[in-house]
Amino acid sequence: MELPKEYDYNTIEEKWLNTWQDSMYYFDWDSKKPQFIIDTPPPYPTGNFHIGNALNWCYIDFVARYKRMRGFNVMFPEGWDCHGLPTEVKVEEANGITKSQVSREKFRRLCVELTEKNIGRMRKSLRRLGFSIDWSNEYITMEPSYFGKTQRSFVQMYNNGMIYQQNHPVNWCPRCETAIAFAEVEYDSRDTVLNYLNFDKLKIATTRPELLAACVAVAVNPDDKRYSEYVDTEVEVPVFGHKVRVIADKSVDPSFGTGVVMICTFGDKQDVRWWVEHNLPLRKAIDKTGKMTGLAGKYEGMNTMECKKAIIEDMKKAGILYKQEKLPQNVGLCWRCKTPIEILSERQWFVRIIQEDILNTANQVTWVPDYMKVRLENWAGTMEWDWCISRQRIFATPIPAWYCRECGKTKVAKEEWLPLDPTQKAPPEACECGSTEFRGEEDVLDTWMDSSISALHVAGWLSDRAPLLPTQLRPQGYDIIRTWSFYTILRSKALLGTKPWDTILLNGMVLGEDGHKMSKSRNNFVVPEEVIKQYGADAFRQWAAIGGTTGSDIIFSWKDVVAGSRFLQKLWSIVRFSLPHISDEPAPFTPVDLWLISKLNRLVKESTGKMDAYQFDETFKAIRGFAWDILADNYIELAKSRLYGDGKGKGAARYTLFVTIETLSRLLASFLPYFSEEVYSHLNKGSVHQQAWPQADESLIDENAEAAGESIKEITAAIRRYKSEHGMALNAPLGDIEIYSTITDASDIAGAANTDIRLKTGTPDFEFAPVGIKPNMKVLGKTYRNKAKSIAGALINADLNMAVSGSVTIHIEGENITLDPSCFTVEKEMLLKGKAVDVLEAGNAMIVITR
RNA sequence: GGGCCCGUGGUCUAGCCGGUUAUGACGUCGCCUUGACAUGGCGGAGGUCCUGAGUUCGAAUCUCAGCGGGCCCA
Repeated sequence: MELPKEYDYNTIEEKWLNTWQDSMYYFDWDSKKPQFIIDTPPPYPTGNFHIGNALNWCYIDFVARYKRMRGFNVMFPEGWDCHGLPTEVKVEEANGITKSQVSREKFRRLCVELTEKNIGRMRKSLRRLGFSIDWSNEYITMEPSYFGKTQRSFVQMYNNGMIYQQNHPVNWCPRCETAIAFAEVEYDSRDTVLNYLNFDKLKIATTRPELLAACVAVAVNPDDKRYSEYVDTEVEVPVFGHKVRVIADKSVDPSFGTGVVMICTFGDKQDVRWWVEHNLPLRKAIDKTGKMTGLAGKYEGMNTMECKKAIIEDMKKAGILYKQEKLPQNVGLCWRCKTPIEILSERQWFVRIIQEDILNTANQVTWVPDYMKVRLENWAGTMEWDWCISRQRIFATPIPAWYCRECGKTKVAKEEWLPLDPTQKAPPEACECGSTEFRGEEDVLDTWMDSSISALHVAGWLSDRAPLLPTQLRPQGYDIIRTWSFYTILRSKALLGTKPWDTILLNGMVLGEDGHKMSKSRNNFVVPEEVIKQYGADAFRQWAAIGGTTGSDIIFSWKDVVAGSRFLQKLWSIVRFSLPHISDEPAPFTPVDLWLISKLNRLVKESTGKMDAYQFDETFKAIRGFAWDILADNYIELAKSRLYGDGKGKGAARYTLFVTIETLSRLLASFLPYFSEEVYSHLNKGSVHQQAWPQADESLIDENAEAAGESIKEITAAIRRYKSEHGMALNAPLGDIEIYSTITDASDIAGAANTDIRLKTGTPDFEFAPVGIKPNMKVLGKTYRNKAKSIAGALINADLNMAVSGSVTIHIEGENITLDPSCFTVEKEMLLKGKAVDVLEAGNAMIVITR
């Protein structure tokens, strides 16, 4: 049966997609094999699997398939991180409602329905990209089977003191009307105005005059002589008239503004530090919706921008504001909606952050690349407040707690009551005070509380089995080190006292073809589906493999995808040529076969090491180089005459081709699941994805065999080049070829050259004239150190005849130094003595051609 | 302001625990339809390895400074 000339990726990829069974990739909970559990990132179900996800999943799939072939019991689960604001916003848009216009239950149901629809679409993309996902270990965080675990983790951490409730300043998004964590705050530099105010007997400068009503103190530097007399006195706040203390604090910068700073509750993080340190009172001037409170007097009800404008006008008129200047400033924004955040003090739930525990645990994990660990260390080292985990939203895991309507005491659920929604269900036991009247907690949990137990969940925590922790691998982007990595390490340590994974593998960000971050506005946006439609999944996966080093950013490039599709066509041509000739029956190898087999085993050995080190680009480049240069351009050209003929060595060539192509199909299986399967199906029964990774046979890696084969390859290449340069067809016969070399079998060369070969030893009947001496600096430098340079100089000018005889003696600094032949090379030129032949050099071989 | 990564032919990139002629891809130029492949083969041109200083017999590689780009954070 002859294969079609062109590789039709579309037909073949679809064929295998419809043939493969999910059960091929199921994790076996009772297996005796070593486990390899991958804690995969649960994507947010937006409905679109973007190219950054796809890169990440390619890496995961390369590892999963490789480890499976290496005999591991691999789990490649697929999770969905469902909860959160984006879906709430989408539901509001799609239904033309706001979340408060329908019941919590109804709103939640709408969110669940949208999420289910989106997950369905994304599952299709995942399958089409050829990922070997274990669908028996899929998890969906919005389902009770998962969020019940989130709730139980909450209860466990509450009971061991890791979670507590407190009134504390938190980052607050007035648009989303919820608290957010530091990890969710973005910064942007903007221009603002610094306003200089007459402040009783002082002058102060502030960027936030609208917070005047929340002013609780005024601070100066203790070393600032200008103001020492005012320290510990009281001043009256303009416009509002309340009295505040003047305090001294080293962190006030005397050179900024007037050197006097107003402390409000709260303008920024520094205000919080001062507020705690100096035990200042709390004045709330802004409410949860970003509106001014009653404390702001006539400005009540305005939002902060309106208030700012109004109060500046009023103070200008009253002569309080006497100067304004522009100031560049970094503003904290909500990462979702980019609204400037406020700092409000509210009763919230917090997770205790024990930096030492996190850093120690992070140190037990292998980081690939290792320098990425610094990002976690820097982040952990700068955390000032605990992790605020309560959110004032709806579509999220409910906090399983109630408040007693009689005594106000908080009641946290028992694990066996879970999962539940406290706004729907009362606790099954009375409060300590005897009351059975409760108000369910309406706050919900930060989505990271769901996803930061993914490692524990996939390992079987809180199931009938003992958890298989730590898992082996966490693959993720470096952009979420401060969130997902950080929180997962924290939670694993807090809940089970262990590291969550042995290794964390970081991937870079995918950039558009112009080198910038992909964005719709830049018009450099590419979706995986588009690439697959044009070139297929295997070509796309090659881009992911070779686009860049693991951990570095990688530019999406169509030409890499095209190059990938060309490689598939090249491989296809190799297979198409080979199949009619191939045989799995061993026969005695010729030198050229042994050369290829040695190179093949070397490739297997190298690939194994590089895959173990997660160097996908290098592995793939090595395999591609072997297939294209060594196998196609050289071996096949050399073996052709044996394969087409009927002489000695035909069987060996047939068998060598079989072994090589069969091995290649297995080496390529991780990268090109569809193509490899197609090739393997022509060679053997069963799926290539259930075969073992090839084992390098060290005894077949043979320097001598490689040198002999290399020599034959170089001679043949020289003859082909000769023909090409003389405008001859490559199969055109030559008159006569003599080869002076150490090789013993020239049959393949004769076949490739289509000319009889006479093998000779020794050197041809020509004269060689030495023309120069080239110093070997590697030897000279090591031996003679600082004299090496002058020795090299003398060597170049030394007597040529002496060099030809073997050793050279030179005079340096009154000293005679004798150099052996390892210190230099004699460069020779050949004299033809007027013969009508052409002479080629190929390595150590001389080729004499009579046309 | 702090931290991290990077700077190699026109473009992207390998090498970077020091030692022949600096790797490969894309592009470009020339030649070639040979019984797997023109989505191919053979060959060529194209490089101050960001700059400067230092260490060394020897630096793309190590050290320092500077310039430039990117990312993360304050």
